[in-house]
Amino acid sequence: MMHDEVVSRLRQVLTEGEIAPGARIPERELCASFAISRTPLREALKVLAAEGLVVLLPNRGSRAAKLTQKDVKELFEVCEALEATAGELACPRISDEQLREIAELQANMVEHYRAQDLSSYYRCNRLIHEAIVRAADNAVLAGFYESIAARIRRARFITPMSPEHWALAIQEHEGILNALQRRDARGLAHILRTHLRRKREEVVRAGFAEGE
Amino acid sequence: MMHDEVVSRLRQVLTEGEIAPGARIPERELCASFAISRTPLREALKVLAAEGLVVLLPNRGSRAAKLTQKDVKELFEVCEALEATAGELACPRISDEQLREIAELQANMVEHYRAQDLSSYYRCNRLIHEAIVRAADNAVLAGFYESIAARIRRARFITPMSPEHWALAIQEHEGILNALQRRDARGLAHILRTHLRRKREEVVRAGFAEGE
DNA sequence: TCGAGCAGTTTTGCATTCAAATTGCTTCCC
DNA sequence: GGGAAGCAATTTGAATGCAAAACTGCTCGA
Repeated sequence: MMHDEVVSRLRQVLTEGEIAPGARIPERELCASFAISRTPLREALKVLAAEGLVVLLPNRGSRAAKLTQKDVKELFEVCEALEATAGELACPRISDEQLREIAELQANMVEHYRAQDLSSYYRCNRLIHEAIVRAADNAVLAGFYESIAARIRRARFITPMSPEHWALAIQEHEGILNALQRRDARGLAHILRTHLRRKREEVVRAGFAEGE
Repeated sequence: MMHDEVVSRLRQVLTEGEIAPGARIPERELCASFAISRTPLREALKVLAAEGLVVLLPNRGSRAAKLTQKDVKELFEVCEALEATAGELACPRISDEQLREIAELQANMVEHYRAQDLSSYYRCNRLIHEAIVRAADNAVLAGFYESIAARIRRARFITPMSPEHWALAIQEHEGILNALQRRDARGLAHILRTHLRRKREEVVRAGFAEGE
């Protein structure tokens, strides 16, 4: 298995998998499950520690990072800036093909909303935001976005969504698609900021901070 | 030597030291010079590869990353967004002490400008920008900024500066300090963007892209 | 009964080792 | 003489080994 593959599998385990924030990361088990030795696993742990997903306690192993309230605030602040920038850059750069793809995702997402299928809704939502970032055609931006998104994913997707907020989010997403289609960079940036700020308030209000 | 220390020493070697972009990274030598074995060095290399400072060629070792024109463009785009955000966040958060510190750095910088001491000027310049980012009091933002700054440092500081540009930069810096003192978030963000965009144009015009 | 102290075990971090891949040199053939 | 083939030496990537630190569970004393 290649180095990058270890990193992304480990990232997946941490963000979507079984290891809860704050929990000890079982080196030996993961080595067995990935069928690698400790050396490459530990290399991946250092990379994810630099990303903020893992905390390394000297001589006491590594743990899945917990988000404090301050972390949530900081991550959302930066995420807001990155998404707004992505939107601004995407407007002049997005291809018709990419626009169509997003429109389709949007339609699917609305379907899932109608069916009240939260997890499919979230999947579409995530794909739309990622597609916008991809349309910005900036690898550095995309890398930072991915790193931030990985860290807030749990908070973002575990926070329960009120019916009102959900309806509003759908509405905002229509605005997002609309602005993209009109290539209205400023408008899009503004909606994306609002959209994310609302989500952030919801997450903060839910008191979602895993500790410390 | 601690893990983080290895990473930062290696980063320093790559950004300020002797290893030129595109050059092979001499694992053995660095091990000797840091007095560590290959394992911790390689861990640091993976971390810096994730940051973009190092490229890993499978089975063919690692090299100091070269900046392409596209890299420069992407890095400046994101840096602009981050600095503008830092400025906006710093305005309501900056302490009088921090303001005083920046004002002093600014005065020093002007001195160095008068003396046409480029390297001291650059040092002050860097410290001012770092101080603004610090005043934003956002560790995630600061981390990203550091990572980007490390990658463009060479391009930024090697590009020759015309007298006109230098004078303009000084002027802009006065605007920056002024906006900070007036806590004018929007104004500061705007100046920072302009300031950076000008620098970017200079760097791009100088054709500074190291290859590929 | 509870806590301090200690021995055994586990875990961590790093050095070393080992196999596979790459590089460069030599040789051989045309 | 030029170029390809083959072999040795180096380098890489990962597994293993080892010393030091931390944890566990036990004993002993109050």
